[in-house]
Amino acid sequence: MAQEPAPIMAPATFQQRLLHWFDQYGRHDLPWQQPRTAYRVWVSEIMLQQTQVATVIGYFDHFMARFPSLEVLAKADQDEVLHLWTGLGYYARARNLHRAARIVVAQHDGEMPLESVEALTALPGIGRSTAGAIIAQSTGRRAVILDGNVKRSLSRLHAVEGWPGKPAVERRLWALADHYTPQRRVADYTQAMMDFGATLCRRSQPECGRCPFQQECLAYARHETHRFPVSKPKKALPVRQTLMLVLQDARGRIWLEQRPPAGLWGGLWSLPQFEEESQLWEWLAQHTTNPSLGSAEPMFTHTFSHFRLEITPRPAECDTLNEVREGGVWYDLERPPELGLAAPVKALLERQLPFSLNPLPGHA
DNA sequence: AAGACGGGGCG
DNA sequence: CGCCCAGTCTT
Repeated sequence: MAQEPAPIMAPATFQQRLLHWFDQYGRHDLPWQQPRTAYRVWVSEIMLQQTQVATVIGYFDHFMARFPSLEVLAKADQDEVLHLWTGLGYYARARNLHRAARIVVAQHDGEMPLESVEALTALPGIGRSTAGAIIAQSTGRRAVILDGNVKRSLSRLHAVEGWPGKPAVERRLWALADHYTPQRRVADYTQAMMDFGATLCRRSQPECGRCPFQQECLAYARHETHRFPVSKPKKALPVRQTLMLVLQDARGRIWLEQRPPAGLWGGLWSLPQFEEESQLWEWLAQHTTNPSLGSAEPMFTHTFSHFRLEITPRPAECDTLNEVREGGVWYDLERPPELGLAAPVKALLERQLPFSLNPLPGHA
């Protein structure tokens, strides 16, 4: 953990090789590179924050056609700004951009405050890396960036241990980024680092065979390019438990109920669920005729993005329901209706169902 | 189906 | 410092 990877080469060597690579393989005709004004670079950097170049280009062109200058943007309605952002995601970026444009007009006489990283980061939506990119790209003054591409490249070259989201790791990466940043050709260097990470030292299947730093790269030497940057520790997912009633009628059909329209499995069809054994019993007693309950089947899990669901199937039988119930259906496995099923329910019905085709104990 | 991505905000 | 959030795209 407490590891301080020293730079693997002198800045001049790194810059020379990177810029040589950039001259041949870099991207030199991106829309925001011509003309390369602070406003255009700013808008492009905000759009690029969570979005790839290929996606951004179309949005950038439309945005510039409608809001060709900072003043026009500042005067626009937020609704219109958001409209042109539709599909890009992370709409707070658009709101911040719009708000910042108004601040620049009101407080900086309509000129982007390019004098320092601090002045830029004071604007909403502009962090340290974005500020560095704007200054380097639009003024050519030396400024350091550390976006995802740079983090990935530097993590690999130096085999930096620890997830870059950790402040200590991020500090180390900033130090490395600063170490390699040149005094001259900074705009090209900045673009080169982003292009290098995006096209050669990419997340999966990096092209190490064509890398100008293959000789020095510590991750490559260890055959561990896949391990860097170290990925975010996945938090232990909260666990919830549920009982799923697999109720068959006299004809062997399964009772399904439709979930509420919004939320988890919204609108899908699922088995009746219960937290407690007693609730399941109560449901059977209240709604079914001549019920009998089988023993619990082995629990299995279904993992969502934000929690893990432990499902215990409870097979049961009944003659019929003792009332007509809205939002439910007897599901005939022989001729399955075309319903949207929750994934684990589908798995249960397809794979695990044979268990409950056996006669249940206690039911003649 | 899961992970990546930059910045902001909170305790 | 640690943690959460927001949307789309990629793998």
